[in-house]
Amino acid sequence: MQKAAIERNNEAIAAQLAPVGRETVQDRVYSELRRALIGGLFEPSQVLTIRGLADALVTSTMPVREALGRLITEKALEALPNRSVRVPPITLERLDDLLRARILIEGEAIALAAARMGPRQIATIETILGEWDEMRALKHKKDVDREVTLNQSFHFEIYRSCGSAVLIPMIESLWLQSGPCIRVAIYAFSEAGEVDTAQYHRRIVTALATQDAQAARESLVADISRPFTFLRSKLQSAAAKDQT
Amino acid sequence: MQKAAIERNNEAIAAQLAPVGRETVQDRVYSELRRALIGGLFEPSQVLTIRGLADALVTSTMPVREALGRLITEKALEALPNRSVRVPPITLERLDDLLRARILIEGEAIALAAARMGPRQIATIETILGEWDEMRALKHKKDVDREVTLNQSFHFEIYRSCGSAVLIPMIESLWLQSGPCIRVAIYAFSEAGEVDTAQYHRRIVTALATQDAQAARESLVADISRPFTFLRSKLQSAAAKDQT
DNA sequence: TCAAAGCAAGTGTGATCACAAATCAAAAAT
DNA sequence: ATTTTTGATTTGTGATCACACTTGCTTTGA
Repeated sequence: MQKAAIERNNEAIAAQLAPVGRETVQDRVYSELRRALIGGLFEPSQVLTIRGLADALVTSTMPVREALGRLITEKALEALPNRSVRVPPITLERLDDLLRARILIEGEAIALAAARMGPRQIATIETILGEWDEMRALKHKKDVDREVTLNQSFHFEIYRSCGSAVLIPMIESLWLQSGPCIRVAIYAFSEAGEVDTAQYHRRIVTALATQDAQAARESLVADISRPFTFLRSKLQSAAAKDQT
Repeated sequence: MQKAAIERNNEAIAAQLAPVGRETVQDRVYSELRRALIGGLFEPSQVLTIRGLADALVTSTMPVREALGRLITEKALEALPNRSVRVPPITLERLDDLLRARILIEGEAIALAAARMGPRQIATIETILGEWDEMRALKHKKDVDREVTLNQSFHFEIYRSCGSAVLIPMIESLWLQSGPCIRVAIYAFSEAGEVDTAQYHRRIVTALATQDAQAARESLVADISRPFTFLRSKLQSAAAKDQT
């Protein structure tokens, strides 16, 4: 009976080969649109057409329409009565609504994470912080795309540690919804050269390193509130100017 | 120039006619599946096939597959690596995870609602409570479907008053996820004839009527925790029995 | 007798087509 | 000149088909 030998051989093969994993076209379209949304590549109120996106992504309409449908159910996009779909416009109420939800849920997530993050995870987010500093050092090129990516990595590395399979998708949905909004805020920050975000992140890291859930929550709230309050005042002044 | 006259006529017509609203087949399929999920018509771990559902709903596969995709993104269904889709199985961790998220978010929603519900809204939920009592009175037929529906109406009438367009879809997603779980709990409650749910709901109503946000939140937590703790103990005893 | 190979039915995915509704621009009427 | 109408183009929706993968059963071989 060679069964054991064959089994050993198979195991040896399995140890070398990584599972290839079939990713459907729809999944790629979905990820791509997510990335674009969170990164703020689409602007608020912009309408998207199925055929247009299909052409841009070089596929047929089928994967695109299903990806759009999924994004609509997570409120990342909006279905108009005309059956056309657009990225939701910014309003003052929506801004406040989003911020409140993010404080509630991301605050809870980081409080949970504070008790569960080991030295391993702390090291990871410190690495991300290091990359941030590096980027700031050679600031000749204000790479806002990279800034957005690093910010996202930093936060989600923390949230992943909260151990909740329910909260994380909700946070992703919230980021998807606030992505188009905060892009303009980050851009403005980067231009104005204001107090850098890294400082806020550092406070979060020290709180997490000392397992201080309360401090972590407060630091996080301060961090995510900034772009919202900035945008809020900007919107208000714009509204005031409109009225004149 | 008859422009004004025509305009007036159109307005008169518009006042009488209700907008008909075009509902797509996909929307109907989606709503139907949602209803089934929240109502617990599907049991955990059950696999669903596109063609099977299309036959059952008497449509083609197209609307079904898009509705399934949407439900998967809200975690109401689960995509297996085999590309087949099933309703998520119940585990202890998932139960705790869901309850924690529901306490967090629905608790916040009801606290917000407490400050915003007027006599009009209070009257509405009291009406629902009345229907509940009515149903309890002639209890010869334990209509668990109606019980589920009334429970849903009661809660969402409150949540709708919280004024957050962001929180409500999240709560819907949470109900979608816990629907298949709590069905078995409600069924067991209804059979055991335990302390009725209406009593918990009454406490919520009095708290809301007096605008006591804290009491409302606590009553709500007590209400939604019950089926979860019940299921939890049931699962644990089942696991203990398995081990013997 | 039992495990492995082979075959057949079933299933998800993507492409294409037909159709209805919406949008936009040019032409006609007031 | 302004408004209305008309027609062409665009767009979303649903149906159908082709293909690839999975699954379960039968058959074959040891």
